[in-house]
Amino acid sequence: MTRARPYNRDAAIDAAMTLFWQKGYHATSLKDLEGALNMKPGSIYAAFASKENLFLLSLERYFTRNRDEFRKAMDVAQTPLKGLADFLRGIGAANQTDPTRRACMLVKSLLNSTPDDAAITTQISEYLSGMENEMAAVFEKAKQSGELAMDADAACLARRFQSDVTALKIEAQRQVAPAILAASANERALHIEDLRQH
Amino acid sequence: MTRARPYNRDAAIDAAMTLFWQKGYHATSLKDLEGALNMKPGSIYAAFASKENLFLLSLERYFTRNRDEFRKAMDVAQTPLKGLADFLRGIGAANQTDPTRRACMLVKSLLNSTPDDAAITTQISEYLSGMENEMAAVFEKAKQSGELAMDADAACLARRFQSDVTALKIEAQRQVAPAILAASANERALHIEDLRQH
DNA sequence: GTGGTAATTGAGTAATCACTCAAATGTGAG
DNA sequence: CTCACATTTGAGTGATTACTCAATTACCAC
Repeated sequence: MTRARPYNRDAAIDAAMTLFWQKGYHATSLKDLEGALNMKPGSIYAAFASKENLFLLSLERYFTRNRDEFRKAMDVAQTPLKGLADFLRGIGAANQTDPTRRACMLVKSLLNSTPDDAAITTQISEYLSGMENEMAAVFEKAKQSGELAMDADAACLARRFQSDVTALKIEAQRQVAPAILAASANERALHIEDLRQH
Repeated sequence: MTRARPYNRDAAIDAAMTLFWQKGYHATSLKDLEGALNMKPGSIYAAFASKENLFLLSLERYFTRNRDEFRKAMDVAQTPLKGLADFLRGIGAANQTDPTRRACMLVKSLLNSTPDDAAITTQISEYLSGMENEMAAVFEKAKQSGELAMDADAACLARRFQSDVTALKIEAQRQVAPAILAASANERALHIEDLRQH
């Protein structure tokens, strides 16, 4: 290597992720990216090969970031079910100016992708399944610890939990009143806590 | 009038709606529309003024169609809650080849719209509120008929019901196995039926 | 220094975008 | 038939799209 990269690859992917998350894949132009990454087209293509590839890298960044945050939330929780319930409440408590108060990037991208973007659709599907597995593992842990009935269907509960997260984040994007969003989150959280074995 | 329109306005809007629903606003090009409507660009602009306006007309068509179908389903139901529950089951029973087995066009469009498309976002928000009101009215009717407890919060239940519909249709778009989709729909339907006063 | 080379540059590519308008066309009234 | 005019036509508008590449730049080993 004879010349150091003047840009920070991690920061560039973060900036791309933010932009793609806000505007969507098709509505984000190379010019938008040039501005956000502070890179000229040639550099972008040298570093990321194509707009689609940069988008896939952004999706990966979004996925791992969210998965890790979810894991961290579960780690600090008193019990699995309490962790899940509070995770929902956390989404409902997001400040109105919070940039993450937006629909899930994976869902957004899934709904936006056309049959042409098969590679993207496939990848999103894998990430969504990945999150579903994370969630199912927590329900499974709740079963092992006796918090949740042994005959509960962890996979089914995980799907429902994921759809709660999705729906909440869509409500958040709709800019519903904070009190209503928090109430909606709390109602869903109570349903999780109701699963507790007495 | 001296020359009859050779095209059918209603059919053209239907075709546009289908295309916009599939591909999204930004990813649908005038060329796509020319093909689907079998109209040349000049005719499209003479008839619909702009791509954005044609999209708004498509949204309106989608909204009224879905609202009317919802009303019809409620009309033929034995009771309000049973009608709502079966409405969810109906979504879960959609055949894999069913062209309506897709995420809600309103939600898709909401998640796809950028700050530039303020007019579109505003209109979608109104339509979503309109559907919410429709649903709230059914819960209200259930209260009046004694099927639902009088202290139930119809608006809150309506929001939850709408998020069930949204989540189900997203699952449908993800092409999950028919049995799983049906089970997911049924689980949500059972929650509605559990609201019944005994 | 100085050469070697990885990396950036940014004007430029062909293709496509939403959209326009002068000309052609079809229709009903007189 | 002929005129008046609503409507369609489709090549063409300038802007923007994703992307390229010859030239330039900056760095490190020597």
